[in-house]
Amino acid sequence: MRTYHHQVAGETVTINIPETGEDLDQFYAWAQEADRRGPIALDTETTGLEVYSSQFRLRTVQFGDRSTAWVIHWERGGEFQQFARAVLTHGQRFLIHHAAYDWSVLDRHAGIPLESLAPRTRDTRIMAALIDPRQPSEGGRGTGLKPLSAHWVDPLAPDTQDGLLAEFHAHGLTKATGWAQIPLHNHLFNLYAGLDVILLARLEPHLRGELDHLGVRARLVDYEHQIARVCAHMQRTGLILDEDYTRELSRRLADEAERFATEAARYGVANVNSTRQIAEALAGMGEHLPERTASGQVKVDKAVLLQLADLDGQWSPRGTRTPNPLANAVLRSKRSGKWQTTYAQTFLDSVDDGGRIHPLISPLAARTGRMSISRPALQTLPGSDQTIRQCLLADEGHVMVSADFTAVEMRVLASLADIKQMKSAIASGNDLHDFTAELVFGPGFTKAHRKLAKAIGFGKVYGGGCATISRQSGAPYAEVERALAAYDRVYPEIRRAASRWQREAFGNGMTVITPVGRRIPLDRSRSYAATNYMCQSTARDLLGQSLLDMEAAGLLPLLRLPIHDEVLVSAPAKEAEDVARAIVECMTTDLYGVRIDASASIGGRSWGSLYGLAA
DNA sequence: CTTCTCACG
DNA sequence: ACGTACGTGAGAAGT
Repeated sequence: MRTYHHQVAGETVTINIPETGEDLDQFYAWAQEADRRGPIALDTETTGLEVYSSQFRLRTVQFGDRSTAWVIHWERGGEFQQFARAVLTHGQRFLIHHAAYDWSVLDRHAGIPLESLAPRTRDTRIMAALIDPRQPSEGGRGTGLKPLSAHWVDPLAPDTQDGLLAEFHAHGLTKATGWAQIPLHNHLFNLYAGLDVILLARLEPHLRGELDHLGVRARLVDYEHQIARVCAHMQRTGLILDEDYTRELSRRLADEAERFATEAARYGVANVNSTRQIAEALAGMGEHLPERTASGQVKVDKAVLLQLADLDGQWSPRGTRTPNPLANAVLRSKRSGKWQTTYAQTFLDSVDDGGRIHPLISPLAARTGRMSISRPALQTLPGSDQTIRQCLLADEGHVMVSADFTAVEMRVLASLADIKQMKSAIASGNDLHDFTAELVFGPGFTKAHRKLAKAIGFGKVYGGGCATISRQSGAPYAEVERALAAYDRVYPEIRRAASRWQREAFGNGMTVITPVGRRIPLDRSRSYAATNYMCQSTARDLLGQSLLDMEAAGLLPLLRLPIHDEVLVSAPAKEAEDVARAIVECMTTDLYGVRIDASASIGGRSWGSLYGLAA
């Protein structure tokens, strides 16, 4: 046995690295004893983050409590794996920081199914996100083990990630190669692997105490663990990539990007991604570029370029001026280039041996609790055009089904702000924006009126003002001003609720507290965001609850992606109608007397086939 | 590392 | 009293 000692919060802790069968017997005896006392802290060290890559290896599995850690060298195989697996299988409860990652590692590489481990896990990252959901870039502490340990456990706790990076460099390795190549017997590697579980074991009681202190309900903590488990299932399942189509598409997009880049080069733009070069070349052609970015540079974004190229939002000729050929070439080269690198090529790079893509689904990514999907970012595939979504397929013999909530954020606003007229419109099944347009503009309202009513609705949900609503909707400022005043007369409850929510947030230490008890920090300078936080966060929780209901209805194996107000599902072709009905049923509910419902579309084999179908 | 741009709900 | 669009992930350029 190799043993290290270290100081944590003024106490000496022990890190054991078993090397023989007898050492492993000691480990097993410790685990049985520790298990009787409470959850065992658990962590893994691996070769990287690409759990589904064929290069990926599990290196160590660490177990610990507040004073002792055991670093089990999984990579050595044989007994090391047997003992680790025995504890993982027989242990009652585990503490993990960011469990979704270790669940997927242990599921895929250690034969410990997600189904077995997830229900026995308490995740300190979820607890931390419920205490403060902000990312470090937004002024939050961050939900990494390092900043949390430094704050709650020991300010002197080593930065194990940074420390290891330095160790990698000392061995001629990098951040990219170090995790895979650092020798298994490396002193610092083992010390830090062990320290992480000790810090984790010490962190959890502090987080539990803080959740208690803040009055965060146990029910919410449990709900988030369920959601995390369902998201981990979706991630494990993944989506099939149409590799032949995607390869061909990637080639085509690369050609197109190249062709238009060559065109742009004729006008002196060597790099179509350089806004500075484009601005200079356009100015040289006599174009007037009055718009500036926040930092004062010439703004040359898509909207500016479309105008110069005489194209509308759908890239069709407008016939209002002579198209600028450089603007046209830059637009097309940039779009093809972005689609090629960000989507098509990323799909090909991230596909596993079984032809599937496993995006990282993060259930508590946003401050409001909204989920995010990354690597690849499947929530942001272009929807204006089906070419990218066509890369992704339903399972063999299946079709894609998607179901969207109907105007969910407006309905949440109607419910939470108790807007009388809006609630009765929803109850009677009227189209909300038609109904509003009639109240605001009278029975003779036009399509433009409906569009403005809808834009004002969004403005209310986002906390926008007259200027932005005017800019977004294209309606003249004065008209928006009048309509906004009429809107406030029709739905006076919105302003009252908005100021109440801001007042309550001030009273709760600049924290918005949603109906489920979620705490959302509110920036003093943007207190109007309180309304958006209430609506966005509650809509997220409606989606989350519907996912749990879908699991209860036996639909978990069919779920593919959550996309804010939409769920993407792969359904056996013959049962698509039944599945669609069942999904919609799970998304149909009542929020304080307001009906929340959804509508489904049944497509073909590819996600892109859903494009353009009526909901 | 920050800024800009662009994809989504 | 007034006015404020919300939330993400990703690639590239430039400092």
